[in-house]
Amino acid sequence: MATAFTVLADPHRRQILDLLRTRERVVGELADQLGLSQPGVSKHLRMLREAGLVTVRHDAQRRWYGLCPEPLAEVDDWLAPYRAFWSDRLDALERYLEENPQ
Amino acid sequence: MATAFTVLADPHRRQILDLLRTRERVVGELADQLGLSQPGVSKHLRMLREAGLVTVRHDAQRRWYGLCPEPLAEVDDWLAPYRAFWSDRLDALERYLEENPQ
DNA sequence: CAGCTATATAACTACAAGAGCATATTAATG
DNA sequence: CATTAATATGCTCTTGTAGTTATATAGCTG
Repeated sequence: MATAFTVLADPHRRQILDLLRTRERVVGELADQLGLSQPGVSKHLRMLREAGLVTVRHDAQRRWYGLCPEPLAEVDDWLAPYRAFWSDRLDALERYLEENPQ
Repeated sequence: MATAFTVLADPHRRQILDLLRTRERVVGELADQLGLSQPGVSKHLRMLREAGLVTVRHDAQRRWYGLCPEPLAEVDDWLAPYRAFWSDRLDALERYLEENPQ
């Protein structure tokens, strides 16, 4: 099954999420933006659906895809303990720059 | 080439990073912890090396692997604009709970 | 209801991933 | 210098991924 982590591994899927961040989109529009075939996009969207990262709103033949960012929290949570590391190093850099002006 | 995103797609690699977060480890220890063959672990470590997520310290035949978390910043940065979404929804939930006590 | 539009699914291709086993490499040690 | 220890690399197998084209499905519209 697709997890948030595996979904993010593909650049096209990240791009789709980025596009949905501003507003809902129909499949054809996404295909244009990505420069991908419509079926190609539909497959990515299926994976995004299965991972719970997008929702679909039916409107005649059109399918409006919208962002559902909650599953990304899993990634954010996993990342949390690592943030301390690079902020520590940035702190160290700051201290160094303070102690060694110019 | 392996990016931080593709590295994180595999649970074993995430587990390796989690183990390295506390301290350096040699390959054999990682293999034990993951319940994976030594060559299997070495291959994951190679990918982690190529993505710049770990460093190696040679000590006779032993290789001490250490965490190098900087490339994770890319993931964190990508995630940043999404954080607003779920904190917004949490805020909405908070407001709801405040306005509807019990 | 014929034809058009929008999307999904199927079938196929090419290639990469993850795992295992066997083997090569490198360093220490008797 | 033969042996042992620790790790890396190669080969093979199976499975999954990302993309394509062709086709099916569903809903308008004249």
